[in-house]
Amino acid sequence: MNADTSTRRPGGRSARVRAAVHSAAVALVAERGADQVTLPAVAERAGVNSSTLYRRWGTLAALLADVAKHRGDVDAPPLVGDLRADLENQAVWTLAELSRPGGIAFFRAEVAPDVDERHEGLRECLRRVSERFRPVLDAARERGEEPPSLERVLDRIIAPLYFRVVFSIPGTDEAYVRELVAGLLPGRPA
Amino acid sequence: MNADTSTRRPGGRSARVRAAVHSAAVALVAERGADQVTLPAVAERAGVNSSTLYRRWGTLAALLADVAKHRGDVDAPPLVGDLRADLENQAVWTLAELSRPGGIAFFRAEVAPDVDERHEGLRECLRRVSERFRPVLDAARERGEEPPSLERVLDRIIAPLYFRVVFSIPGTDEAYVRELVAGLLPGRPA
DNA sequence: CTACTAAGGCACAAATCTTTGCTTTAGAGT
DNA sequence: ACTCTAAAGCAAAGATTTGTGCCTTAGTAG
Repeated sequence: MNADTSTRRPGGRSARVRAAVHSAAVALVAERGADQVTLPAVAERAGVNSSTLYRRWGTLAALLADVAKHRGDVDAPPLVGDLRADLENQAVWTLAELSRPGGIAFFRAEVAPDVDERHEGLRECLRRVSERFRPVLDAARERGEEPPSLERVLDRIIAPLYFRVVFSIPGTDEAYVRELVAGLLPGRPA
Repeated sequence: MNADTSTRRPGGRSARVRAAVHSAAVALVAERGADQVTLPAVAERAGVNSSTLYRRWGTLAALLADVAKHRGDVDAPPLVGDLRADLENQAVWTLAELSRPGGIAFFRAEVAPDVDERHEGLRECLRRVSERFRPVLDAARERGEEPPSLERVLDRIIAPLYFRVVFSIPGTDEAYVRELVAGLLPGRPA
């Protein structure tokens, strides 16, 4: 559909509107939950005419997906060259990302788009998570270590975090992330 | 809100309407995804007047929660008295349940209800999953074994299944469930 | 500075979704 | 059978959400 809503006229109004809409969307999702948010509501909060939202994004799902796509990837922790530390860092960052108000909502947003695009959204979302961990594992392999497979990282780290955040299970914090990583790298002591 | 929509007049029409609505909801969620379903749509599919749905359930979220609440718990596999086998059975059943068309949608439905009730819905949903595994672990403990904690089962079995179903990761099948269980019960060979 | 044009605002139409008062249907009790 | 009444149907009003044509604004290029 819209290839990239951010490029066309990066200079001025367009970008401002975009920013206003994005932060309005984030705010509303955070305080009401994604299910209670509508495009007109976002438009009003952003001080923008709702026809703009319909024209630029078309649907709430598309807007949320756009927000999700452009929110991550900042503040992502750098690799330090130690498998355990890198796994912990990325996992902690991921946890923080998920825990942000509306975090899971946006995580899900890319999953939600209408049936035809769904598969695409799923893949994209999973891909983005994967791409955060793949370099860690690759780097370790370069150093001659034998890191766990990406699948294993998904099962043992990401999945539990995702699950626990979705269900608001208490005690899901940085220390817990370390436990998860430790469980995955049993041999090597901290 | 509505204590139990099933009791009042279990005899006849009420129950038929209920059944028709439930199966219409299941069908629609399965074929369009929960986000594309509305109460009027369910009403039409069920051959029921939409005002009935508004009066009995009020919102789509409430309806889906009701459906979710009354769908599971049948066909649940019995305990056979072997930790590994019981874990596998329950996990396989859970996987099947999640994989059903719209399975995750209903899983999520109990999570979705409006903000105030949300915490309640979360707890309920998690509780129901937990209650399926707790007896397995308790039974094992009775026999003098030392089963993993429920938390551990959630992290190592349920979470990966949930995650993999949500993201349609291929190869998430019965054999995979066995691997997960095996990873959790390392000492004891099959 | 001026012309060009993408993008936003406005207003109105159409489609949906929600709600509500009143009527009708059909279980349940006697 | 007859009555009582919970629950369903009907219909119309209200509220929201979507979709569109036309005009205005303000980056951008020359």
